[in-house]
Amino acid sequence: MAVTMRHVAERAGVSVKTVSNVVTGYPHVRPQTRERVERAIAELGYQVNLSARSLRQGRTGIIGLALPELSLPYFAELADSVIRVAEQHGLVVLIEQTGADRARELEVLHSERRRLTDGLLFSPLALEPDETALLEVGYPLVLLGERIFDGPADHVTMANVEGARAATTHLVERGCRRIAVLGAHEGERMGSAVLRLEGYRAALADAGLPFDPALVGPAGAWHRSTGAEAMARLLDTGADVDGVFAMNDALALGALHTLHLRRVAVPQEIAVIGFDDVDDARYSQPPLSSVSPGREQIARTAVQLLVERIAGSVVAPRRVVADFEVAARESTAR
Amino acid sequence: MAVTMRHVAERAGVSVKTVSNVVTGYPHVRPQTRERVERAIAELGYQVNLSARSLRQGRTGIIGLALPELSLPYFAELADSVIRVAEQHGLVVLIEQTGADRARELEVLHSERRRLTDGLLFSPLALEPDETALLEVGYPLVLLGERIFDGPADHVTMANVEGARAATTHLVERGCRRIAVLGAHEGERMGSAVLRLEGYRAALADAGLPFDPALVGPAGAWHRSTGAEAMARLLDTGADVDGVFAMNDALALGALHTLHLRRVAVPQEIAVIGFDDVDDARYSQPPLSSVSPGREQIARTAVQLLVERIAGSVVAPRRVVADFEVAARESTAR
DNA sequence: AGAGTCGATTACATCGATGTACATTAGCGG
DNA sequence: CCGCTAATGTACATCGATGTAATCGACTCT
Repeated sequence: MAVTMRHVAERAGVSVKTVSNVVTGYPHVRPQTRERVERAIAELGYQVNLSARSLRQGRTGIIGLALPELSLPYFAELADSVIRVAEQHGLVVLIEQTGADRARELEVLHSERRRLTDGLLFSPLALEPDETALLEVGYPLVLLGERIFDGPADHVTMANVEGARAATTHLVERGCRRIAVLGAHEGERMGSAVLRLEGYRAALADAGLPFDPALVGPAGAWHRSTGAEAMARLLDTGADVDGVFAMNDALALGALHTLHLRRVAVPQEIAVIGFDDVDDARYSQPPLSSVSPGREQIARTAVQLLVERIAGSVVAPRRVVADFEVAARESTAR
Repeated sequence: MAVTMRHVAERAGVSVKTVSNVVTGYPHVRPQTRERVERAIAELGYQVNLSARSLRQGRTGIIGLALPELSLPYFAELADSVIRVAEQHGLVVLIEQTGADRARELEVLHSERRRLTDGLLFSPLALEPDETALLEVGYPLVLLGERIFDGPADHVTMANVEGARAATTHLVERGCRRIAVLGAHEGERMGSAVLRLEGYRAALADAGLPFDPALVGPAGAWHRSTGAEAMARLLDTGADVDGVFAMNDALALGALHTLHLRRVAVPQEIAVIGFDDVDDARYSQPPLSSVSPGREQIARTAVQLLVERIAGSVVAPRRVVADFEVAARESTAR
């Protein structure tokens, strides 16, 4: 059925190895031999069998990307970027969804499928920072998104604390004094929620504003619906609020939704800023201010680190924090 | 470095083949032998080398999913569904982005990477329907999304014409008489744009309403920004409009954006309905009515068809049209 | 002209798992 | 107890490409 190197070799009247040499670009092949082989390849429509090559070389050219859910815009956009960057390195991307579930995250880390990928980009949500031992895997691993201290793996993270601080300060600068925060995770000790809360508190401190627990709106999943609900709960408590920092854009967009329903003017009565700067933020009503965490840069860096790990050229774990900026739009224009 | 079957075999005191038999679940293995092997596997942390297995069996357990762009919510959600369904079949998914570019679409169809996947789910945007010859590929292929007549491949499509017709009728039923359509592709002969326009015209005809070319808003890419622009252009022409059928939700959300800016009341002055029923539609302001094309069903069916093709159990190309329904929300409530 | 080089090519082993063919043992009816 | 089938396991070839070592010329150098 399939055309193999042997067929090409016979057709071109050379050995199989010579065909291999031509295919892989080995320099010492006489031009006329090379041409003969190339003609045979074209005529037969030969393509290398990547399984065989993988077996022989111990590499597959595939990297894994494990993330919570593709239907979350931030991760979809991240995946988009990762795929593009990987392609520039001649790699393809196999995506696995963990649903932010601890068991699935562990499964992904140790699955048989890891034997199929040269390395893994992993965006953990459920694993706790003191579980770094679980990250002692026997293959190239680069973590995305959170800050995990002293782990054995490379790590590319967005500036969670600083970004949140900048977002909150942005609200302060626009005159907000009673700033709520949406998306807190109560029991957690690490992860974006904790870090962004930390940044929020730091900004309040910078401005000499008190931290008021009544202004903290918890939300387990960071979806629009939970953002809408958290905002509603907050308004229902009668809390006096003039600014909202939502820990991601989905939450912020959900909050905008609630504010719209309740006829609260944004940004006049309450200013809103999000985090992630997903494409949608630009098109909400009003357009949403947000912290742009450098998604492209994260993807580029992460793939780069992984490629270096795969090549085996590094030993010590590395941390990279991507640059961020505050994208100011109408939702905080006052 | 890596543990192979030989190591396991030595440890368990059996032949390599027996280990293989245990691993693959061959029934005629004495329980005590099986147990010995399993213990050895556990102790050594053995995992099969999938490259070797692929080489031997001619299957990789990977399917490809080629789509325009992951950052478009519809495709992100589709990919999400496909990955989930594929997992139930023991398959993993390799995603490739074509950017709706003709050259890239061809590249994806004939790339070397196809030797790495057992089959391909392909959502073409740029290929024209008379190019079905290009789909004569030597591997299992299932097309998603559009209607291509007489192609040699299986095909799962949403009810473009009927869905668009139902959406437009939905507007008519709510009293709209001057219904604009957004997202037309002028030169095209096939593809969603043409089909949805066809459905739109059919609904007008059903209602005895005239078709007015002035109410057709072209938009190349189906993004929020183009939707916003198309809506703005339409309003600028001074066209008298009381309803908008947008060919997808992104366009519709963009249109809502423009209408909001222009202080046009939705749905009172202009009712708006979209297509795709992405998650966001539920959370826009006002919540967007949309045609829900049965994404889950499409993913499920497509993977099912592909699996059957891979098994080689079918010959004739099959067409499946997924069920749809109109999700009525505030943007058309009047 | 003979030794020594370098370039081009080949034969062969190998990566790790699995299908095939066969050997051995066990179980069972007669 | 013999003979036969079924269960259990083994040896070996094989999937397709590539690394290694060896071969064969042609060419340079002295």
